[in-house]
Parts: sequence; C-alpha cells; structure tokens
Amino acid sequence: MNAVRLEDIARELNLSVSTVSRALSGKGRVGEKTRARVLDAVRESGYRVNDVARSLRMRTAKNVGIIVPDISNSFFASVIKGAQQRCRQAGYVLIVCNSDEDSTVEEELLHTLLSKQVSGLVLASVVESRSILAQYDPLKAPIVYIDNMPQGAEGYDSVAIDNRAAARRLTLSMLDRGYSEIGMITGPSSQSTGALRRQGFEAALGERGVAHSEAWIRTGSFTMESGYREMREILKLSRRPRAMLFANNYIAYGAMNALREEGLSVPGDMAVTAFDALDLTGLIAPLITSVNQPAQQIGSRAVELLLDRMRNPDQAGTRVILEPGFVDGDSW
Amino acid sequence: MNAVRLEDIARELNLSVSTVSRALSGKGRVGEKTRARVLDAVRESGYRVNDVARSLRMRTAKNVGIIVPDISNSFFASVIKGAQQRCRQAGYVLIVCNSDEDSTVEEELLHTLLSKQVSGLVLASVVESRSILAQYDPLKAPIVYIDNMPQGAEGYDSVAIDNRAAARRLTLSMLDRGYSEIGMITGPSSQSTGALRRQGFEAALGERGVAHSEAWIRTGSFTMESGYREMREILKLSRRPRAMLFANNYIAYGAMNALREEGLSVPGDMAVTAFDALDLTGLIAPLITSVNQPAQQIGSRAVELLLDRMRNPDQAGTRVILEPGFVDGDSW
DNA sequence: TTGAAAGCGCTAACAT
DNA sequence: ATGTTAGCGCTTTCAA
Repeated sequence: MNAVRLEDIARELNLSVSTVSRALSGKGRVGEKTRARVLDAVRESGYRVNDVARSLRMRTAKNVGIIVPDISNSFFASVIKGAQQRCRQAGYVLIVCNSDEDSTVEEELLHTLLSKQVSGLVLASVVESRSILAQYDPLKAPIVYIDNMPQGAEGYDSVAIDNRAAARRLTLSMLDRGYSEIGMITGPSSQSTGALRRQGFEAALGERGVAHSEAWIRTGSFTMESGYREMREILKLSRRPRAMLFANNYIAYGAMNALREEGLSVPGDMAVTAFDALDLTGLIAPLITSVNQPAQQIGSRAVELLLDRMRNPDQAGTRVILEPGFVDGDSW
Repeated sequence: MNAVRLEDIARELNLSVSTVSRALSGKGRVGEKTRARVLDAVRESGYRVNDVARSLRMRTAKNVGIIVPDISNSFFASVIKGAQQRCRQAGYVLIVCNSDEDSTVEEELLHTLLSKQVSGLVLASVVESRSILAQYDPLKAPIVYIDNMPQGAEGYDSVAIDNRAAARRLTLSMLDRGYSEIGMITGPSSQSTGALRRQGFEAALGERGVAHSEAWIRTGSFTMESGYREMREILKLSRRPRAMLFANNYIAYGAMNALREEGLSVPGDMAVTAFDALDLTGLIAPLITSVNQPAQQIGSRAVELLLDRMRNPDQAGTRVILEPGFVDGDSW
C-alpha cells in the first residue's frame, strides 16, 4: 500500500531498520546527526508508518468503535462528532457503525469491531439485556455505554444524563406552571431512556399527589410515526390532558403534527414539553420547551472514559452523569 | 487483545495453524471431519480472527475512510449512514473523520487514514485545489470526491448531483411561476457547490433574458449566520427581489429567520426556494420548496465506486451524477 | 550509539 | 489432506 517502508529508508542511509525506527519514535538513544538524516529521508521519501504493522507488533490498534442505532439522528450525529474530536486529539481513529435499531446487527458489528482489535467501544446499545453482550467480556476492549443502559449493565462504565431526575424536574415545572392534567408519550420500556423518563414523570405526579390517568401515558417507540399515532390515540379520549411531555424529539415532532392536524394550538389548547427537541433551524414555532442531552459532550466524555479505562482496566463501573441543557420555549 | 489465536485452537486439535486457517477461510482443501472439528473448537473457544494480523499479511485492511466538514450536518450524517451501510455489506468498516472545514485538519486526517492503510477514501473536501492533495497520489488507496470538487479534481472519481443543472432548472421554474426579480445567496465561490449553483442560476436568468442585479446575488458561507447576514443586506436595498434561491439548508434557515424578523411573509412578500432544505420535523411552515441531494445514496455510491476502483485501479475518472429529489413546497 | 534477531497472528506457497 | 516455512512491516530486547 504505502510503498516506502522503514527498510527502504534504512538501506538508503546505510542504517538498520531498528535505528530508523528509534529515530522516528524518539524512544531509545539515537545520534543527533543520525536522527536528522532519518528525518530528512522520511520527509523526502514521503514515508508514512504502516499502522497495521505497528498495531500488530504493539498489540493495540489505537482505534475505537462506536455503534449507534441511527447515525442520521441528529443526537447521535452530535455524539459521534464529539467522540471523533476526542479520538483525534488522542491520536485515535473512530470506526462508526449503525445498528439500525437491530440487536442482531449490533452483535454482528460488535464482532467485526472486536476482530479489528478496537482499543475500546462506545455503545448506544439497543439490546435489552447486557447478558447478550456478556460473551464479549473476557476480551480486553473496554466498553462505555451511552444513552440506553441495557439491563444488567449497571456495573459498567457509562455516560448519560440522569433521565429520571430530568423528567421529574420537567414535570414539576409543568405542574408549577399550573398544568395538572399532563400526559406523556415515551419510548419502549425495554430501553432505559424510555423507562426512566416515564418513572421521573410519574414520580413527580406522585409527589404532588396528582392523580394521573393511565390512558394519558403511552409507550411507543422513539419515532415520529409513533409520536403521531400515540398522540392521536390520546386525542380520541373523551377527557384529554391539557399538557404533554414527549420523551424525545421524534416523538415530539410526530405528536406536534398530530396536534396541528387536529387544529389544536400550542400551548393554547395543549402545552408541550420534550426531551432533545432542539430546533436547529430556528423556524419551528412555537419553540418547544425542551430538556436536552449534551450530545457532543456525551461523545467526548465517553471516549475519555475509554482512554481512562485502557490505562486502568480494573476500575470499571464509573457512571458519568452529565447535566442536560434546558430551552425555555413558547410551547407551554 | 483476543487471547485465543489460531495457534491455540490448532494445538488443541493437534492440527497445524495452516489447516485451521484453511478450514476457516474455506479456501484450500480440508477434510470434512477436520473442518467440523475446527468449527466446533472455534465456536467453543470464542475465537475471533485478528484482523490486524490478517490485514498485514493480506496487505489490505478492508476499511474505508471518510472525511466530511461537519458530521452533525444532517446532509453529511446521511452520507455517512449510506456509506457505512454499503461498507458493512462488503465486509468493510468505515472510519469517520471531521475536518471542521479546516483544510489543515483535513490533510492531517488524510495522513492518519493513509497510515491506517485504508483501502479507499471518500472525501467531502474543503481544500480549494486538488494539488494540495496530489502528494498522496502515488499511494494506492483510491479516492472518491463527493459534494465539493476541488479545482483540478476533474479527472478523479466522484459522486454528486449536477449542481449547475439543478440550480438552472429550479430558477427556470421560479421564472415560470412568474417571479422575475430573483436573488440568490450562495456559498463560497471556492467550493464547486457554491460556484456551480450560482452558475446555474445565472444561466437560467441569462437564457430568459432577465436582467439581474448583482446586488441581489450574494456569496457567503454555507452557514445560518451567513444566510441571515446576507439576507439582511439584501433587504436593505431600496429595490428588493421578489424571490430568493438559497444554496443550502443552513443559508435558507438563516435567511428565513431574517425574513421573519422583518415581518415579511413567505411566499406573500418573498418567495423562497433552496437546496437541501429538507424538513425532518414536519413543523416548518411554510414548507420550503427545495431541490435535495440524495445524501444517503451519495454515500453508498461513493463506497461502491471505491470498491470498483480497488478491483480496477486504472479506470479512475468516473463521475457519477445522481438525480436530486424535489419537494414542491408552499414557499413559492 | 547502532545492529541483529525475534516475534506480533495471520495467510499462502510449497512440500509431504 | 495436512504440515512446514516464509514473510507482511514494525518494535523491542539483547549484543556489540
């Protein structure tokens, strides 16, 4: 691939490969003159180390893998951006994979990445239980979970916000603003994000002694279609909520479309809040009140944690909790 | 990393490494029984090939690199998604890099990726001229350009839409709808996307003999800030255009915000069309009439082209032109 | 300070 | 059908 090897420039300078290698790595004693000559020759020949060979020898490839359910989801795109940035700073490279929300694909990708000898893995996993992943444990590549925490992954490294607390606070704020009839559309209970946000919501209502109709709480998937569908279901009820909490951006968008179709005004007829409903365009009206995960930071911290763990393999189990952002919009 | 090696399972079965290797690869004759035994042992031991070693030996790493200006831009996120999908199908892995619109960073990343012995590269380059990249030519990793075509990259493989034709058609459509006073905000003339879209715009006006004021055509960058700023400049003019073409989504969003601030209605006071102004939320009103690059397809075709070129290194220079999509919105 | 040699884990002649 | 051997390009003891 890269035609010129260490051996080539060694021969050119009448040196041994090892000397050239040392001159480049900076480790080990090498004469000043020799080093200069080597550096020159390297520059001229356009030599570039073959990282595959180095990785084999060093038994570490300096790359990290990341698997997300959907790269084109702006949240994950930002996570990836943050992760890549941090990787680059550390001289690592980021291998990005899309599981398409399919745990079979996810496992296959995991397999591939481990074959590639990744130094570490960032997983926005869609598997329900970590036990499926357990077979990969003996391998020394550390794993950091983000976003969804599979059941049984509690003792593992992770980076996330406190979803339960965030949902609780948001709900309390809604109550404080005078909304007492609040509904929620959340994601699958098999995903911790879906489950915890619901828990926080219910906790807040419970604390304030607000009776909540089960019919106002719906569990779908984290998609626009689901948000739309579940919102319509709620709107069919004879007694409707006066406010809604949506567990992510897609659900919010779908639901808002349903509200619009019904001719309901926000917040006049229905107040709305959501998770991660960032408006990148500035054109969405009303601006949705939203608790937002610091996506890019999640990515960069995840990689940092990985780097940490590679130096300190024994200290797994760090749970990094990041503070979410808050946009006080016009939708409530 | 992966503790169990070919040698381990060879010893376990009293076979040679090569036999085990053959049993796994399927190439070369191996006894039926032996193969079965090997497969069993592999399954039980959790053996996973060390791809680094294989890559070194095979002199090909089965990975492709992609460098984009901004991963979190939804267009590039989709490109990456498409590229990754195609990679996975082919048993490749995608290394994703963010240049941050910085050509120095881009070069550095290029360097890193080539060290990693990538089989090929997809470049949404921000360098103005390909000559900067020319030093990497002798290396056998093929390159496919997408989005922006650097000066001098004409003879290279690429995947894109016909930006000039698309802008021309869109402009003609605007003229057909009766708008004759049309302005445009485009991206840097150093980027082919910015330049070609402007060319197409001007060509259409020229063909129809519509005089166009230079003041109505502004060149900024592909950002919301730029769109906002340039739109405000245009609105300051004593004689304003009646319609606008925005060269990408960000420019469009920024400009629309400027229009809104001025209290101008779209399309009542100002008709609007754009490139790539997809509305992923369904909440943007009015829906922007938009010519859209098939982002995911661009990614997958780019990887396909790369795969092609790896088999046929001599046939470089294929320009794949994809058809853009069209959303007939309410903004004109 | 420099060189010789071993070996990372794998594949592919070549030999048996 | 299976084993032996060499070698991919690099780093790293160990000698000189």
